[in-house]
Amino acid sequence: MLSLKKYLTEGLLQFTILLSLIGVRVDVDTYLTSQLPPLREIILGPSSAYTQTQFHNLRNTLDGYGIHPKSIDLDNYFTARRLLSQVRALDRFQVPTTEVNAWLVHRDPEGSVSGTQPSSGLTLESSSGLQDVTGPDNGVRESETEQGFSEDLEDLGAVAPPVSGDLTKEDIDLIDILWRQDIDLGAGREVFDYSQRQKEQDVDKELQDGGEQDPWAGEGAEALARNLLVDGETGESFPAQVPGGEDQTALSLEECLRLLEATCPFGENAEFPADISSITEAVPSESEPPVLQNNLLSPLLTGTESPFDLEQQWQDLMSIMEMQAMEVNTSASEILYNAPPGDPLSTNYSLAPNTPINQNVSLHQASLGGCSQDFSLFSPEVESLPVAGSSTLLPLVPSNSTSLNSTFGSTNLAGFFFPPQLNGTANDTAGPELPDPLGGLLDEAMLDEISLMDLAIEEGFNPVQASQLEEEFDSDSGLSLDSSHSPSSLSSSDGSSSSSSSSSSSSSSASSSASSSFSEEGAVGYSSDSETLDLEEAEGAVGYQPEYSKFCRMSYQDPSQLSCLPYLEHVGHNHTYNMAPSALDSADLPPPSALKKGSKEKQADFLDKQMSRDEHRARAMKIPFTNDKIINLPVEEFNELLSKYQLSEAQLSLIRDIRRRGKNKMAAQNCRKRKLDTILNLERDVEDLQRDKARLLREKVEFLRSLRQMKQKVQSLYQEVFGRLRDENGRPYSPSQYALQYAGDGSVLLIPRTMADQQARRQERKPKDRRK
DNA sequence: GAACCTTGTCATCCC
DNA sequence: TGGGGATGACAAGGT
Repeated sequence: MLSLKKYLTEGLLQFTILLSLIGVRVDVDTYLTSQLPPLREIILGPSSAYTQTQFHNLRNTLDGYGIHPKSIDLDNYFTARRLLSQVRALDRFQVPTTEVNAWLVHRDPEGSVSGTQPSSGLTLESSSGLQDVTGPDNGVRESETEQGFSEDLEDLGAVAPPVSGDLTKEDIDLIDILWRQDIDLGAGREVFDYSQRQKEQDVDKELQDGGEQDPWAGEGAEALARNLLVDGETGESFPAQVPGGEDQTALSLEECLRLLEATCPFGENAEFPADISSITEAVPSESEPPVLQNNLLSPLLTGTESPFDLEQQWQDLMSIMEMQAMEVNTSASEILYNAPPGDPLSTNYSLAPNTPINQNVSLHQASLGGCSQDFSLFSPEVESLPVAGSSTLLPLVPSNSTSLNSTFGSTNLAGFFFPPQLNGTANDTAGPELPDPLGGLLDEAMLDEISLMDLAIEEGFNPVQASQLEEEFDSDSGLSLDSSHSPSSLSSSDGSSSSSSSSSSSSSSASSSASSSFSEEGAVGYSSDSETLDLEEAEGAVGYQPEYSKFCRMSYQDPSQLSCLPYLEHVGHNHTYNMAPSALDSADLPPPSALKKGSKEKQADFLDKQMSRDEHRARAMKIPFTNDKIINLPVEEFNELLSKYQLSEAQLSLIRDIRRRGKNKMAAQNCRKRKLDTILNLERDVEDLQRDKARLLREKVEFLRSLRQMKQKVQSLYQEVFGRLRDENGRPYSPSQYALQYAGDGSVLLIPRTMADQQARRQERKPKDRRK
């Protein structure tokens, strides 16, 4: 199949060249586009990758003009749709509406980039040059452009001169052989029958005459798309497209030029004739069999470059398209964009008279939607590029462009977007690869974090858990952050709410401790509860009830409540060491529930047994007031109380010790509580921070994903645009020699790679200098 | 019986 | 200067 394809291709090409040489205008595209789609597929393969998108014609196709499903316009249609979808999908990244404008570098007749010849530099800003198809009257302008297109072509010498020559016998034989080959392949002979074609063209011309009156008539547009115009001077026919369809012609011309180029033995850097007519003259001889090369088809390749694996490229492209098709929420984007009927990707192929540029790709209004200024793509530093003074930069659409810069910087987009295998073409001496501006965002550490997060999420952890996992993994604090699950910390946490006020008012603490009575403990005071006091006084107790509170885990409430807290069961410490040894000996601790059913006497006995050492001492020293009073009375009242009684020094000393120890005890409890609260608060803060961290990580992952997707889309767009760029000879630009670069004003420049490298290096130095 | 926890106590600092 | 709060350290007792 490959050889057959090659054979047929070569035959058709030879045929085309011969016909063009003898002055018969042959539009291969006519066959390829409308009449024999299979042929095009045979030659070019069923790929839209080689379909030169009619950017300026997208308006028509996207406006809903009928497209035959088998027409290769459908291919263009899908390509255009895809491009449009890509552009629209960029709104997801909040990129403000921005235009992608392609600037062509003028290539002077010598075939070298005239970067130092301002005079030859072409700025297509002129009205006669590149049309800025931005307004709603694009259609009119395109129509006008189309009207002048054939003239422009001829001004450029792009159309083969009307050489009136007869076919030699060899040519006729060759043509006949080719016909037979095509017939064998299923192509009707009438396809190549020039007279029949003329008849068809006549019919089409009639249709076209009617259509030109109203070129935008719905049905006429489709018919017009296949119409052929007859050159007024030469009588040759060439496809007349609907408004905006001139690129079809231009591409047809390009194709012919490429074929011609392929037949000519000049290399990449060979000097090109100034115009096409001279090219045709430069063809060595009509009788010389043209040498065809196999690498005609790649839009990204020049003749001298090593051929890429086209199949691989196509698969890559398709995979990107599939991914984008999955990712782009078209409905959302349509709502967001509310796209007008005008095609945002209109391309203007209009040519300026006397302009050596014969192709002009303007991704006009290629809205990289939502490119916010803080997230715009390209650095305004590109504005410093000598656009006006340098002829190497040809603005295709310099106006009406918002900034699409900043994040990407004035970067060599070829280095940015093209994979190494694309950049590193043969004989590529362009130097080191330019840095990826997004590379810093996707550095290894970030990706590690992302992978960690992704792994954790995949493993079923939520981000908080993942963060905790990560935290615990490298935690060296030794502080268990999981203490909140322990009963002690729970109780502590409950008590922490009142801890701050506990020392100021014991009664308020007690009143607020209905649900957390346990944690109120004695830290706020020694049994200041009136009930306890009454009980003590009724029973003649001399002191406070620290042991009671201790037994109840310092609760003022009914100790039986403890039984309702199962997680406190194991905290049943019985610190009875404050009791006198005698009391301890007989101390048979009943369960807390025993207090409930116990009589008052039993309770009194029990409380007596629970007395602290100080209480026992106070009782032994016959202190006439309770320890609670000793401890909790204000200094003035305490002093009054002391003054009321005649106390010995030993008694006074004991009373002061009791007061000191009691206060210190409460202080110690409050201190410990505060410690615990501090730890709990710290733990809560850590959890909050972990939550925040997880959220930020999630957002970061999202942003990075978005960035990645955006990068891929911009890369594919770059390849699309770059692959469609042609020099004045219709040859694709070599990625190793040229690169697209976004200027500060949002336009796109095609500049030599050396210059792009220099700028990239300059760009690299800037951050380094800043760091210094 | 060791390890750990809880609580009370002391010493000290500070207000 | 004394009272008292805060806190580290220690000991005792419990688990």
